[in-house]
Amino acid sequence: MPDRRQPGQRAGLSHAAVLAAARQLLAERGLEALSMRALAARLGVSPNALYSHIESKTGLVDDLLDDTLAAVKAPDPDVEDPLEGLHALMASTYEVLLVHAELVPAYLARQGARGPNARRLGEVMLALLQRAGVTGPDAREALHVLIVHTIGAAAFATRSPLTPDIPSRATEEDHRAEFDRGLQWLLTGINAFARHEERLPSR
Amino acid sequence: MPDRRQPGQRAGLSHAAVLAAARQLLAERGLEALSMRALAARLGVSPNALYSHIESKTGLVDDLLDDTLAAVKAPDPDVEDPLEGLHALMASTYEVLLVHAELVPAYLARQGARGPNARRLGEVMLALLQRAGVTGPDAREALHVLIVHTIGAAAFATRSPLTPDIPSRATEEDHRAEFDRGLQWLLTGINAFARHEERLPSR
DNA sequence: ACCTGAACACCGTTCAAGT
DNA sequence: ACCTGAACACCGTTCAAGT
Repeated sequence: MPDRRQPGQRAGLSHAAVLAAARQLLAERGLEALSMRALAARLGVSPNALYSHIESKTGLVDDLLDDTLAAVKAPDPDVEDPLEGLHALMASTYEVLLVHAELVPAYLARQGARGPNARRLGEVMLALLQRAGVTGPDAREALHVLIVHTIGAAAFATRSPLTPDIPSRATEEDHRAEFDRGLQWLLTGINAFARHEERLPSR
Repeated sequence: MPDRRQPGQRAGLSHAAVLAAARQLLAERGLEALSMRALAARLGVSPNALYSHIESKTGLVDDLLDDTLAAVKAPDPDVEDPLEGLHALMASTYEVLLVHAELVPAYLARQGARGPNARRLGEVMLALLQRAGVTGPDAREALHVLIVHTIGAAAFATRSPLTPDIPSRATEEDHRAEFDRGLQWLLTGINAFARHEERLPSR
């Protein structure tokens, strides 16, 4: 996408245009290659021009992170078995993270996304946990633990450019099985404790 | 520690001296401040002099990472209840990570340490898992899931310099409780599945 | 409001040369 | 073997100025 403007003509950037170009650059050359200067070059502007549309590089990455979560399929909190719903939600998150594997190191560094999409998924998770008998402080704990497991498993499954030297014979299926297994362990444990507390309501 | 050499005199660096200075810099000013140039300045040498003693910055951080794990208290694999032993080992790892909180982002980026200390802890974990009835591929899965949970929980508990803008009312005790709870959930789930498979040996 | 040129204050790493 | 000077090829961000 070369720059076809005459000298002096406006570039006509926008927040959305910068984000789209960043995603393209990310997909083609990875997180390492996503620099303000490379992004500006791709858009045909000088590096500092980007600061008319984004606050900082960190802000840009945060927006990219939350945007990615828009693709996660959240189950209807009402109709399904809540534990199966949780499994499906986390599995969809895991899959979306793997599709955008170049972003996983950024998720780690930022400890997850924190935009509107992340908030929406968090609310669905809390609703499902409540229906599974996990309430109060336990729910927040379970939420965090499930998120940590999902992002962590995605990071393990990702040959990140930060760690090109780690040998591994594991296939994508192995990693997926490992993620599912861990998720099952967690949900089993969460459920066992929730049912135990039902019998001891005053404790 | 100012540099007290006459011009032309050798600096007398070593791998160990570079590592020690790096740890000091890290403790005083955090991971962001750990640059080759700042490290060289502290040691009174030019930046490129460091490359006579370390392979790269990544290698230096890896050595730092594994060194830190030397402080983890591994239980004797034979004497204890294996599930309690696993809990104790992961808890000790969590505590050591929090003491060196500046390193946690590096653990995330490198997906854990991979030196001799990490290997030693991994072997103890596998032995304990085996005694808890988790063997074969399940054991590797459980190992990874437990490590992901521990490093992830430590990252959540760490106000990293990478994410200074995230507000949180949670105290250190809250995070510790969350880590312990998640660990209990995991071990409960792992144990439940292991006992289930005992009854179905051919499946 | 949007963009440029120039600069500030940095990075990790390599290479030829000196002792 | 160990270290220096100089350089290469980069970073994110700010500031004054132009349209």
